[in-house]
Amino acid sequence: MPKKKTYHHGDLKNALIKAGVEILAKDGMGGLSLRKVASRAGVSHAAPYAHFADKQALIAAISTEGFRQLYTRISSVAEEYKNKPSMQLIEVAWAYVQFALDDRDRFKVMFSGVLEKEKEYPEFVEESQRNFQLVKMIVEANQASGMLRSGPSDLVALSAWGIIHGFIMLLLEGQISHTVLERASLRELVEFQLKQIMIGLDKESTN
Amino acid sequence: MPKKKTYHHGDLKNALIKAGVEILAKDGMGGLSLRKVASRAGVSHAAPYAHFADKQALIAAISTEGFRQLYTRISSVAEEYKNKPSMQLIEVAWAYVQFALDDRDRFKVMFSGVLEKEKEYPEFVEESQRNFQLVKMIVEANQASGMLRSGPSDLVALSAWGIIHGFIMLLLEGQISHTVLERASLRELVEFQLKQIMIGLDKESTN
DNA sequence: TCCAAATCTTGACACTGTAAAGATTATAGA
DNA sequence: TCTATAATCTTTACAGTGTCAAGATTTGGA
Repeated sequence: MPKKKTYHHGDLKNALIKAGVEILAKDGMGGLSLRKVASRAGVSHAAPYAHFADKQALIAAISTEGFRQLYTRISSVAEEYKNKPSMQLIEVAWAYVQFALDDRDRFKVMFSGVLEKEKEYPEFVEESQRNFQLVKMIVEANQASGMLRSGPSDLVALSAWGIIHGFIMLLLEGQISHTVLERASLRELVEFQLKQIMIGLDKESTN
Repeated sequence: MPKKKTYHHGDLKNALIKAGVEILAKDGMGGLSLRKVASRAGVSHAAPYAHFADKQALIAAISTEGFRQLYTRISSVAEEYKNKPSMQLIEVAWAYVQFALDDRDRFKVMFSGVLEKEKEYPEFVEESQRNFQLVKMIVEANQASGMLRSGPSDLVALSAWGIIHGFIMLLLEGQISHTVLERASLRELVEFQLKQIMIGLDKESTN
């Protein structure tokens, strides 16, 4: 159904978020301007102010939307491997890495502090905490199945998330040298990272 | 010696970098404009173009300078604890965390991809790789002293750096919940993270 | 000494975020 | 159903931004 060209857009708020995500994917953070977003949504340059207080608010909405999608992907993978404890953590981590690679710039926006005063956006806070709760639950499941050491699950969740998140950040910023990347596939690198904190590391090799 | 007010500044390039760092610390990335930097350095708004091709080039210089300082701090701490293998890794990590906390916004600029085409700035590339080489050497020393598992030192270095870097990122973005932060000090959290990948983890507690 | 290169200033331009005022449409209450 | 009020969108305006070009000033080497 082709959209009718009415004065009122109908769902401008979501259209703006969508346009923002698209511009982010094409031109990166430097190319994201409110005016371009408005224009891409087929609306005048000041129209966004009916839905977002300022540019930061749009960015907050884009991030929040990203966290929702991340939650969906992670939780579905976790569910899929619920009965295969030896694979669950790695598959979840792999999904996380792929989410970052699929849409690098949005991932950066979500985690790299482009959003200055995140506490002012309750939906953002709620959605990102929901993700951490999910990680915590997955960690507890893996502790129960003996894949992860015992210990306060929120702290261990920090380790698991942190080790993968740090890896992604270094990867996205090109801080991982080519000599490393040429020797092992991304998937292998992710597995290597995770196995560092998992129980039963049997792999031994020389440096 | 108070600066003379000559037509030629004398050391404008470094003055601009310094001004940039200061503005970053005070107003964050959103407040960093070339014109403000120029003005703070006491020079007209287009003067920076005699030393930097564009804004990105200034940001690259600020980042590069940051990496130099990071190298200085990390290497001196590593040297200091050279003969105390059980503490070296933790102290180095702690220095890294403090470097990030001392100047959050510059740290973000260094690692959060504000710099779009980093490969175009060879000094930046060189300086950041020099840091990774340092981490790699520290990891090798710790493997030799039995604090870290054996394995390809660059991959283990990735783990060590990644787990701390990820932790810092989550911390800087407020993604670490208050319940976690209230229960343990930052230093304890850093130690907990590192001990996850160190040999001889004896700590066991309930979740 | 003198000229070319380096450095800095001035002026200009297109683009940005954002505010204010007005136009258009939706909606709730009579 | 009619209408007033709110929601939505456009137009206009302004200060701040990055960047370029032309000109002024200074430096250093031939």
